[in-house]
Amino acid sequence: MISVHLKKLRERTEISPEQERAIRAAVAETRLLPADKIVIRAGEELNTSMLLLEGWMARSKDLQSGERQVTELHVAGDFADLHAFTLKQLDHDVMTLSECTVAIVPHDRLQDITERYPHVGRAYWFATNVDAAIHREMALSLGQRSALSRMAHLFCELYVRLEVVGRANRDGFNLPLTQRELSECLGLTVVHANRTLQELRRRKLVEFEKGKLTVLDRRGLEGIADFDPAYLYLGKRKL
Amino acid sequence: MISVHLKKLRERTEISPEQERAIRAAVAETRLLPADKIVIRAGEELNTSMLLLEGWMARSKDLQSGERQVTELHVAGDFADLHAFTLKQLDHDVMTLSECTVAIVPHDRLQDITERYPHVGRAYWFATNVDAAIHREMALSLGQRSALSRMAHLFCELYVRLEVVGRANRDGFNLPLTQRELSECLGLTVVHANRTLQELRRRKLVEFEKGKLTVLDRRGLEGIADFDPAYLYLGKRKL
DNA sequence: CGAAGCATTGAAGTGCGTCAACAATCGTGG
DNA sequence: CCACGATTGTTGACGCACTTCAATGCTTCG
Repeated sequence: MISVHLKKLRERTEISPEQERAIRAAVAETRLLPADKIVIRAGEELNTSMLLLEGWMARSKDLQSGERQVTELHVAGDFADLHAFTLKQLDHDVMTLSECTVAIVPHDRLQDITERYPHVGRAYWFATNVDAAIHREMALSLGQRSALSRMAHLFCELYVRLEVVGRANRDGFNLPLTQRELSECLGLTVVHANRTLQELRRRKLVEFEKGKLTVLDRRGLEGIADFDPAYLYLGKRKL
Repeated sequence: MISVHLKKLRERTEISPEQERAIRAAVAETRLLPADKIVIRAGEELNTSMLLLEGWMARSKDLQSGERQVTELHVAGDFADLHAFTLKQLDHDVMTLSECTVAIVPHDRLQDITERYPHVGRAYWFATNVDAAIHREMALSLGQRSALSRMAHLFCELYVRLEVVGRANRDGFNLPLTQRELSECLGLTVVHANRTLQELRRRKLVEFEKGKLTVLDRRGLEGIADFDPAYLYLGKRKL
């Protein structure tokens, strides 16, 4: 199961068999989490991180008044809270959106690995930096793109990220989000997210029902989104 | 001059004299950059990073249509593009907003330091993770806060970050931005940024002229902003 | 001194939010 | 297996925060 994580790592850099063994050995335990639970609350002290092996998770921040912003979605292969390795507590909640399988990785083992294999340390540092790049693209979306373009952009991003870990089909991918959750990712109200979705449907770009997103016209979607996957830093590199 | 950077590091963790020497020795050269220049373009190959010693810089992303979003402002003591150490090219531009003094740090020296002093490596990893936390707070602002609250929040954040490096006064701080640049940070048009600024003035919360921001009522500003500095991860910690 | 950038203002338009209602679906217990 | 309440999706009417366009004076600086 952890191979999905190695697949994601190896999309970006070489991981030797020895390093792979070390990474596999870092997992203390595998856990099944129910859907729709907050698994980490902002401010909690942490000494482990969670590797998402199956399912969907989200990071979110709330205003005092209750408005919620999802700052990142996580798919199989992602470390959901690798940044907790250095931060030790988070500035946001982490929640499950579906039932999830996660591997628990204690920080002392991560420290071991990163000191014994600096290359792996840089690969993980790199991974948190890609998260930051995803945040920046999101700031561009929230600040400058229209609701339609923003939603199209999110779909394009998820499509690519899922392809990397072999979780997308030729015609789309599973996306087990409610429209409320979708709206919280996009900084929209549910009502407007619904209307935006309808407009994407009307333009024959996507279908979305029962937790499945069907992409009817990927180029068209990417056009509306002004999508350029460069910020995802795909492809092999020296680290 | 590089002491401002050490001051920022030491706000969060211990740095030994030996580590300090290594960090100082990592600087290959110090450079003076003119104001309002793009110094790094998205996609450029990089093998050095820039430590900002004096002045203001910004990271920004543009849509094809020309709309610009500033994703982060940098002040003295910040590594403006430390993430380039692992990413090797950026997904955004980096520009000067004022005349800037920067120290150039080659990546091979950074690699040396991080391998010889894993603690310093984690401190720098931590620093890029705080950048990501700032991005997340910005996503919350752009997605959920009103223009007024968003502007107030930016001012609160900068106030705290400048205090850490001793660049703020009791009554405010220097902020050499035009209203256009300010609007690009906030995802607003110049016109509306201007009106929002006037509203903050009208409410006797801030003054802003000639590149100086005077904070008249800090608590009031923080209230409007729903500001909680936890996401800046201030205070000493083990790394 | 002129040109260019910057701050400001007014008037008018619109994308998205708010409120409210209802339909469809789902999960759960009886 | 059905009944039921709760959640989710959808629609309409209306309002408002922010945008757009356009004009004007103010700085700044070569």
